[in-house]
Amino acid sequence: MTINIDKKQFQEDLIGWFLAEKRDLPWRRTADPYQIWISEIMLQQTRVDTVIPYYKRFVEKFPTLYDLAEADEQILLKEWEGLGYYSRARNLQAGVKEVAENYGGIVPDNRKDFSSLKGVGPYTAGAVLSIAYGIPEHAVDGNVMRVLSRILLIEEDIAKPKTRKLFEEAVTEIISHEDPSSFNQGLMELGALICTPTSPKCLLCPVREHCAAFDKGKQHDLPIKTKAKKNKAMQFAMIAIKEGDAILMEQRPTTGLLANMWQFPMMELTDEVLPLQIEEELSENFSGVVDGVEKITSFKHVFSHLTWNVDGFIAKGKNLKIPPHMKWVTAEELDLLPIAGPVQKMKTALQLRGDV
DNA sequence: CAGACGTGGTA
DNA sequence: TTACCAAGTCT
Repeated sequence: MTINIDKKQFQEDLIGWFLAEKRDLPWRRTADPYQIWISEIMLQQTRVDTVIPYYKRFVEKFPTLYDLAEADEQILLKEWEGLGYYSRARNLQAGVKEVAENYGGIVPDNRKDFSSLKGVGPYTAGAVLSIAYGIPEHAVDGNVMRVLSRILLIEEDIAKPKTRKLFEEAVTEIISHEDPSSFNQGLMELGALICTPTSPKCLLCPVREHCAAFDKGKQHDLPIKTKAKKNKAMQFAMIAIKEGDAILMEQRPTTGLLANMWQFPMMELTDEVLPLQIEEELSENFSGVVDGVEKITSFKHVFSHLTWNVDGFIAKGKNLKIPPHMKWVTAEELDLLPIAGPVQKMKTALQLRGDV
C-alpha cells in the first residue's frame, strides 16, 4: 500500500501530543512487563474506566508473575468477577505459568515466543513488546484501525479479520523506531480522546494536517464497518435449593460460556414452567425430595451473543444425591465463589429476602 | 472465516 | 428500547 504522509513529521506530531496529553493511568506507572501484560489483557474489549479498579486490586493481590502462576483458580476468577470474558483470566494464568516454567520468569521479548502464550494474540503481543521493551512492533486494535482508516483513507471493512493485516503493514511502515511505545500508545490514545467513533474532535487533533479523511471531509464516513447480528434468547429456571442453612451451588463446565464459574442449579426451559413441574423434575434428578418451590424473581441478562430470560425460584431439599460438580455451601462460602452477572442478580434477590 | 465469549456506558 | 460500542482471542 502507498502511504502519503510525512512519516517523520507524523511521528513527531503524534508522539509530542501523546507525551503532553496522555492520561495518568495505573499501568503507565510501571515498567514491569508482567504488569503491563495484565493491563493489556484486561483492556481487551473493555473500557479504561472499568479496568482501573480491577487492575489495581489485581496487581496488589498478585504483585509478581510467580504470585499469579501459583494462585488458586477460584481466587483468580473471584478477582476477575464482573470484568467479563473470563477465559482471559484463565488464559493469562496459563501464559504466566509457562513463562515461570519455561522462560525463567522473564516475559519473552520477541513476538514469536510471546505470541505462543495462551491469550496473547497479535495485538497484545505488539502492545507489550513495544510498551514494556521498546521494540518497534505493530499493535493494531480497534482504535488504531479507526484512526488510520481516517488518516490514510483506508476503506476496507474493519470488521473483517483480513483487514487487520493491512493495518499491521501500515503501522510497520510508519512506526517510530526511536519511541515505538509512545507511537503505539499515541495512536490508541488519539482514538480514545480525539479520533472517536462518533463526533471526532478534528479541530483539536494534533495530526489533522496528515489526515486524508479530514482533508476530504470524510472523517464521519470512516471506518467502514459491517454491523453485527443480533443475539438469541434462551429461557432458564434458576433454583436456590436450601437444606437448612446450606445452599446448593453448581460449577459450570471447564469450557464455553462462564467456564468454571458457579451458579445456582439451572434448567433450560422450552416454554412456561410451573413450580410443581420443577419439584417433580428436581426430585427425580436428585433422587430425593425437592418441595416448597416458589418463584421469587424474574430478570433478563444480556450477553454479547445471547440473552438469558431467567425465572428465579427457591426450594427446599431433603436427602438429595448431588453430582460431583455441585456442592452445599454456607452464606460465607457463597461469597467466595466466583459468579457472573445473572447469578449475581439471583443472589441479590435472595439477599433482599433474607434467604442467604 | 464466522461465531463464541461479558459487561456497563452511551446515543 | 434497541444498537453499538471498548486497548481481541480462540476455535
